[in-house]
Amino acid sequence: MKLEPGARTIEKRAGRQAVAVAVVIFTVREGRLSVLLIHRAAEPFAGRWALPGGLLLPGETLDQAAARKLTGETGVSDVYLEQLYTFDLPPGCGGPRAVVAYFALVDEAQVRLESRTTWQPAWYPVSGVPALAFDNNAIVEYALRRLQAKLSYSNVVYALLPERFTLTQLQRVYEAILERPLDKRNFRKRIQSLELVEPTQQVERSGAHRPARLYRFARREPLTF
Amino acid sequence: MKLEPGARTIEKRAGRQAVAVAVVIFTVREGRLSVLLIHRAAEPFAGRWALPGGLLLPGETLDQAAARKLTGETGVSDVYLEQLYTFDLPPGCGGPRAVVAYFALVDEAQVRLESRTTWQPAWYPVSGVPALAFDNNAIVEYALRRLQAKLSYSNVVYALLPERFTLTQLQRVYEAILERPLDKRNFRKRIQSLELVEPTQQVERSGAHRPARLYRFARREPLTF
DNA sequence: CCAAAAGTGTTCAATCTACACCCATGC
DNA sequence: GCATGGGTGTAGATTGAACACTTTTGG
Repeated sequence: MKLEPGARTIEKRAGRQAVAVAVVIFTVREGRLSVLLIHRAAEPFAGRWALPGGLLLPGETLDQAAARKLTGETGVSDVYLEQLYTFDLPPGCGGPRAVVAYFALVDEAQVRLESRTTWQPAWYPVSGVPALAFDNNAIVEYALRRLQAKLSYSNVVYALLPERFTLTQLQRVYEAILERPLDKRNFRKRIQSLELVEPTQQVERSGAHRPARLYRFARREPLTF
Repeated sequence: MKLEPGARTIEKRAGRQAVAVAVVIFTVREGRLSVLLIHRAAEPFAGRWALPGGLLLPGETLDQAAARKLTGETGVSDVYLEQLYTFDLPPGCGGPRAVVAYFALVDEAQVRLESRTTWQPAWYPVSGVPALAFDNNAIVEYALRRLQAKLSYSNVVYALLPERFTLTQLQRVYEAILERPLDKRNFRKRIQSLELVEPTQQVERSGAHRPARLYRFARREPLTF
């Protein structure tokens, strides 16, 4: 974290509050589900990769703190964000007592990574995440399982796609998350029977080899069935 | 909370730690799913019912704190306990910043309620829970939905039943949690196809109108499929 | 002898899975 | 003209839901 004037004061006061948040930010890049990691410059765990996170500011709720971290790293707001689980942190160091982990879904096209001088953010495919600081690898695993499970009963993937998209693009996202290929016809049948998406009048032409119908999500808010 | 010598010291030190736990303790009593509540004698919310809970002790993990609260109220240990969700607490009062909510399943036959002079614990059917202190009603609702969902893919109900039980008893527990009657034959088919239980040689005679086979759970640890 | 709970199968509908070919376009 | 990706239907297997009668015992 960059030390601006006053930052150390906040850090010191907040240290006693003993709650931190961490966010697993997912996107689909080059057909692979990827996670945003930051490279720590400061101790503890200097030189290791870690999830974006940090202490609550005074008066802030947990959700607000997670949203702030998300926006701070990616520049996007108003995307999907869900609380995952709360983990203990090792005692000592006077650091926070627990981390409340969140996961977020963002459309890569809307992301502008902050480039900091002291620590760099970068995307890693979930299947190639390096050893992380704290117990952050466990958090990523947990987030992945939750996301996979949600595909079957929720519309959360809307947050990973642009406003309009083809069914093939949608299928690619499902395949990236589930890490296995899906049958094209069965996929389209299921999606249409769930009525998650609706066709638009527009047609994709650029780069497509055959004109493709564009769809949009019937709702762009989270649905839980 | 009763103030014993030293309690105020702990409270003051722990208040800055800013994390509390709360436990929704479920049991099945008289055919109804019920929750353990305690009657608060002290401010804030004196005279209101609330979930058992409190601050972490120094060096304690979240799970340990929840287990301590559970054992303290019911006398049982080694039962099912699972983290639910972490809620914000309203600011001000210098109290904790967040509550990590848990839910627990106990067999009523093993419970010995503590009877305190300052505050009384009591069982309430989930459908008749009064207005609780803090946002505790939301926690109970959340716990109920989670428990209902878990029935279809987990064996957690083992913690609500004695070692040996009849299939009809098992069905009564499912019905109490789902709050709807189940078809006897379909229920038995599903349970047996999941291989959650195995028959024993023993037979139930007392009170039964026809001798009934006793079953036990194939595993008495949590299984998640 | 009757009330109360235990035990036991079949049918139908809905859902899921596997699977192959033609078409329009860009190059 | 050919490589690339878009689009479409059917048959078989599995799963879930509805539904009724007989047996044994205690009182």
